[in-house]
Amino acid sequence: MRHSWKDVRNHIRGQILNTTYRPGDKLPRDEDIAKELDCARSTVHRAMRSLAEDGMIERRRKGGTTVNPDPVTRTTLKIPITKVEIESRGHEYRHHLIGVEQLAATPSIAARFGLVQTGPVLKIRALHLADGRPYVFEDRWISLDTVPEIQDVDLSETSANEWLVLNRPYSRCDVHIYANETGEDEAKFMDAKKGAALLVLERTTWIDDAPITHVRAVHAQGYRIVSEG
Amino acid sequence: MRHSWKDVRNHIRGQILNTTYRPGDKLPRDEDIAKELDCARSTVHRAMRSLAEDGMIERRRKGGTTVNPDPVTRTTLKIPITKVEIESRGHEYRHHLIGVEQLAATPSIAARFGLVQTGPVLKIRALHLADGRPYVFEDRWISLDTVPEIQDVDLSETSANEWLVLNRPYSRCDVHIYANETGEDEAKFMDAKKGAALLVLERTTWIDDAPITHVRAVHAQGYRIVSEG
DNA sequence: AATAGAATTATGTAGGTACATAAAAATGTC
DNA sequence: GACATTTTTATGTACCTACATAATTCTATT
Repeated sequence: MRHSWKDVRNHIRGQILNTTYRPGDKLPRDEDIAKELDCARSTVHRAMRSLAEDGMIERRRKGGTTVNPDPVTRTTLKIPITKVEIESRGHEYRHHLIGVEQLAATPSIAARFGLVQTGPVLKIRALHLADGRPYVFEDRWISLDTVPEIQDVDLSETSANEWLVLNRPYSRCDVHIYANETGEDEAKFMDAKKGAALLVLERTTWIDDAPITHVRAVHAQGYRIVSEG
Repeated sequence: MRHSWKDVRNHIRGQILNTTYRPGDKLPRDEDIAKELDCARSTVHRAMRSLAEDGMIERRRKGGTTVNPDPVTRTTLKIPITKVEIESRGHEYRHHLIGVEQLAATPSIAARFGLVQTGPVLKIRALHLADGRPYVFEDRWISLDTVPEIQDVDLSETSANEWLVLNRPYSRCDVHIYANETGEDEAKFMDAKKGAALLVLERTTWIDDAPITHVRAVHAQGYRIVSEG
């Protein structure tokens, strides 16, 4: 291959990293870079788009390309199905259904779903175990308006987590991450002493504007989210 | 425009979301999709690449395109400069340098940096305040081999966080997120009672293989990472 | 000077051709 | 049948042209 867009990307990135171009600086037009590097404009464009996706540069029609003046650390979190996560770490997975009940949505759940009012929800509490030890405790609300089929699923056999991800892909997802002290419930189910610091991961998913599920997943002590990028 | 790649992407995504194609299923070849939708193969290619980047499909040369059989929640975390984060929330930013000392790298820092041995490091402790209240307490180690200029910076004026991000872009970054109970130091600087659950964000950055910095940022009680995608 | 409208221009997209590459599938050899 | 080798093929890339789009910049008008 004569000129790879990856070479072009690395060239430009190198110039940004070695401060030839600094935050806020304007880069030459694609066409001029193409001429300088003796390649097609489309090749430069491909490289630039990659850098823009990484948040390293900003592009605007007519405005040209500038090095992002306000750099952010951008990293992609990958949150797998809990079962897959546990098994990929070489542990044996088990899942324990604590309770299921159908109830009317509370205002706080409706708020999470971004709606003033929602129909009935299925509230599920479950524990995911790795080699028999508590790994994640989840409190889940599923919108029965959006996912009525969940009522026919044997949730003691298949976890709601797994069934939903495989059968109800979402189009939008919100993630909140925070630290919480162990409460009564978690202490009971998680084998953690009351007051220990636990990582909580809350996710809400929608398909278009219809809410699918909201889940509050409390992770066992010592759990870390790791992301490389 | 006759056929937008976004239309193609939405068409295919729609078919995945409405389970016309389910996890593990194989999609038609780009060329056939192009023929069916009456557009160029390059347009389908553009759409497919977007879906692949979202983790919705997997593509392999000759193997074709399949709906990701093992869906993960993919979300992009944006971690801004602390000053920018605080100001964008409408608070007044202040920064307090607690201490600076130069020392030889400990084995644990060398390990974080991915090296057997490192040269001297600058160890910095600082507090970021929002409207005068503790927001982030950071413990930072900077490799003096990689960033000798940091010694000439007045760190009581400009935070190391800000100076580094603006002057030392990185090419690789590791992020760890976990919950921790408030220790002695944090309790003192953060106005948190000992034992409270705090969110900790650890980052290590490199330029090529040379370590730049490792930082352990303890966030104030109640802090949440929020990510939409 | 302020504003509205027109010309300009850098990036974005669509279409097409040709070839590269990787991996599956087919074929040949023992 | 087992293994190495060749062929086939779906995706990936490079280059090109033409046009779309969104901003900026220029110009005319008041």
